[in-house]
Amino acid sequence: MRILKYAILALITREAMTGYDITKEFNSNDLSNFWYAKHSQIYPELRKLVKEGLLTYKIVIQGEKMEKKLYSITDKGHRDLLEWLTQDEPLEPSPKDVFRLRTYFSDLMTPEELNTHLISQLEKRTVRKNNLQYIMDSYYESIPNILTKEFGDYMVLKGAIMREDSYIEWLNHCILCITDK
Amino acid sequence: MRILKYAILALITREAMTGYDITKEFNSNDLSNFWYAKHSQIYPELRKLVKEGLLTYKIVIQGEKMEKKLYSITDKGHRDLLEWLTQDEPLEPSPKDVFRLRTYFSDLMTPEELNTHLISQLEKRTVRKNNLQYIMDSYYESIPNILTKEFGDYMVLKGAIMREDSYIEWLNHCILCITDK
DNA sequence: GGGTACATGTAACTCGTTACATGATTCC
DNA sequence: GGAATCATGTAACGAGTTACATGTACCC
Repeated sequence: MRILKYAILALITREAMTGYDITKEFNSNDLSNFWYAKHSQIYPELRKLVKEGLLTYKIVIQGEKMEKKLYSITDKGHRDLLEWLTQDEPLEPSPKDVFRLRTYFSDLMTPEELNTHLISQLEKRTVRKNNLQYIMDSYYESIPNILTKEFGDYMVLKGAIMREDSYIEWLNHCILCITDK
Repeated sequence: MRILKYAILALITREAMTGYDITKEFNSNDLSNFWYAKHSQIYPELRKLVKEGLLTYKIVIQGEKMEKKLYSITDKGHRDLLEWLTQDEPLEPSPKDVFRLRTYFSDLMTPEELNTHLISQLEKRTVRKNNLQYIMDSYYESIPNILTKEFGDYMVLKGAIMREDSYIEWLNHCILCITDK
């Protein structure tokens, strides 16, 4: 399906970037909520995209002599990206989730172990949610205008917060179930 | 991390199973909400687990002469599983989500395309949610007792419904944002 | 001079999917 | 007899991680 390909093409559409810049984007607070890749995956993909005629690059000298490759998208790359972006695909399978897998097999735990398991996850999810909420509060005083980059940023951040909220709500429900009995 | 290994060990702990049975479990309505694997991944893993001494199997004849391998867990396998189950691991990275990725780059779409994109996803998510809710309503009149297999089933089903609910709520929020402007 | 960030790559490996391949059983 | 399901496997490939490997630039 080559998702990484399209993630890279879309990032480079916004502005010319190096492989290093793309790697940083994948570790940023918005993108990492739904996609990421290591540099060891990105560099080979960039090479492949150039070979396929979807990207070009020029060498830029940083400082004295350090070479970096600044990638830009080609017309062909842009067309390919737009086609992919507006495709209507079937629903993805539900995401894998190790925590839910452990929870599913909770009949193999003691009640104390199950409780600890749920409480520990609740704490971690709360920290993650608070971090996301902090970003939301600092960057967005109101909802950005549609069709701006910021509106996309806003939507996925909002989605990430709601996802964590729902996870926390679920954990609380489970904890309540086991303490009520 | 060998998650598949532990998923298989846990399933076989409940009762002796063939590779075919395990494959069916991974396509069932509860397990597939957070883990799954194809038979082409399961059979080699079973062979590996026998080699590692965590599983054993006996050949059972079905009908006239068809051989099937019925796997059971060993003591070593059981110990290994229990240790893994109660481990407290750091939070997993947020799951990858192609729909969110497309949404993030919505500034490259027209407003109509973005709207279609959101509405289409909303419809699909609603169908999925209704299916899950139907299962919930048919199987669980009340919350099962803790430490039963059914309680694990209930918790993850409840979690899956809440996850879809939250996704739907997010989509509605986004749709509202773009129609208000 | 030293530490951190910038910058780019490769190799080995694990995980997961798609496709190929085969045969028995059960039910109509 | 035919179709759906039961049952088990392998091969090739693609996706992703960890570790190895190297060198520059910038700031203190």
